[in-house]
Amino acid sequence: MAQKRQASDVPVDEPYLQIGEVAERTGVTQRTLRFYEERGLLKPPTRMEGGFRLYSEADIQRVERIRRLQQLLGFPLAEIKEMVDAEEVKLQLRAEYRPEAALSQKRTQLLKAIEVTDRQFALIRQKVDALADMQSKLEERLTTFHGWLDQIDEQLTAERKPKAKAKV
Amino acid sequence: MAQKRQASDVPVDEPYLQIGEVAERTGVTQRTLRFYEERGLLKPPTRMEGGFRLYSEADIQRVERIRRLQQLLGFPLAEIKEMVDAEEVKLQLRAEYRPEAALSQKRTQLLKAIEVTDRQFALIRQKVDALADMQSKLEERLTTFHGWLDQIDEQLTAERKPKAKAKV
DNA sequence: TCTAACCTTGACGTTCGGGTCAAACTTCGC
DNA sequence: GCGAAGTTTGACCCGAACGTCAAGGTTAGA
Repeated sequence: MAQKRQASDVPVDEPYLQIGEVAERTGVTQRTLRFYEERGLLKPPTRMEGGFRLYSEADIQRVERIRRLQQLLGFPLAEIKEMVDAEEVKLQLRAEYRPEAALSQKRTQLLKAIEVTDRQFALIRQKVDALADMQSKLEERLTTFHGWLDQIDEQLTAERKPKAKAKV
Repeated sequence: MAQKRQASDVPVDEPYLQIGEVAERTGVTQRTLRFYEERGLLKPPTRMEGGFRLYSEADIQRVERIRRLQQLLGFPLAEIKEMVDAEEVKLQLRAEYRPEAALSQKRTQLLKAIEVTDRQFALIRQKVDALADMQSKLEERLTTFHGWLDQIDEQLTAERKPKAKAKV
């Protein structure tokens, strides 16, 4: 049976989205998309004959990853780029996983991917730890505050109706 | 007995540090310290007769808080300012806690501090959650990778000594 | 009292992460 | 094959968060 392409058969990265669409769906501006391309965060997309950029769903996902990393980590784009590139290495590896090529070479690549991921992981764990620390401190503070509040409220009600013991 | 000031008696905020010292100890530049002052993140410090800025240990701590928030949250300085100011409200409240002033006024202040802290808390929790999510995903990926690695290693050793069963 | 080390303000420069035109070109629907 | 809507590149602009002189004033120690 010949190749009869179905919707579910279309590879995720079949490009068909124009830049406006992508901008709308990802919530970033067209300028930002071109800017990311300029900075190497997005690879140059395929083009129509006229030069219009054509993006794929994979590109959309990439943009979303970039934004999340940006917001969560607050790192400069250069570092974000490294991180997303590292992810790409994974996908790349996964894609090349089947073809019967040099095993030891794959091993090397895999090791590299692991190393990179390890670093990312450590980095994020650091942040999580530090943030969790702040969080617990804030929590503590909040309970303190509520304690004070209760205290004040007690005094206030006591002030309002001083029929019983005047002084505590 | 008259006030006989001892080292441990010196309030933490007795100013005696020049800007260079502070810069060195906090790891930020003098420019940055002046900049923070300009932006209201640091209150104008006391000065020597000649005009030299004199900082206190409390100021150093404040700078450190600012930097931590900056690195952890990646927010603009304006927001960081709000957050540190909110903390200051707490200290302020704590300081004014004893004098017998209008209780209901204190209550109001306290409520505000609680509100602010609540917002901070929610914000940080969001971040922690999102980051924890990323973290677990990365962890997952790592185990996958290690699985693949094992697989490859198996195949490699099998390749190296094909005396037993050639095909699995 | 002199000088090296330190500090002051002011002003201009820089990098990052885009925003905002402008002028020309493409695509698509009718 | 025309016009509206979408896209292209290029260029300039912007706020944030500082860096980097420059020209002078201050302090402390010998």
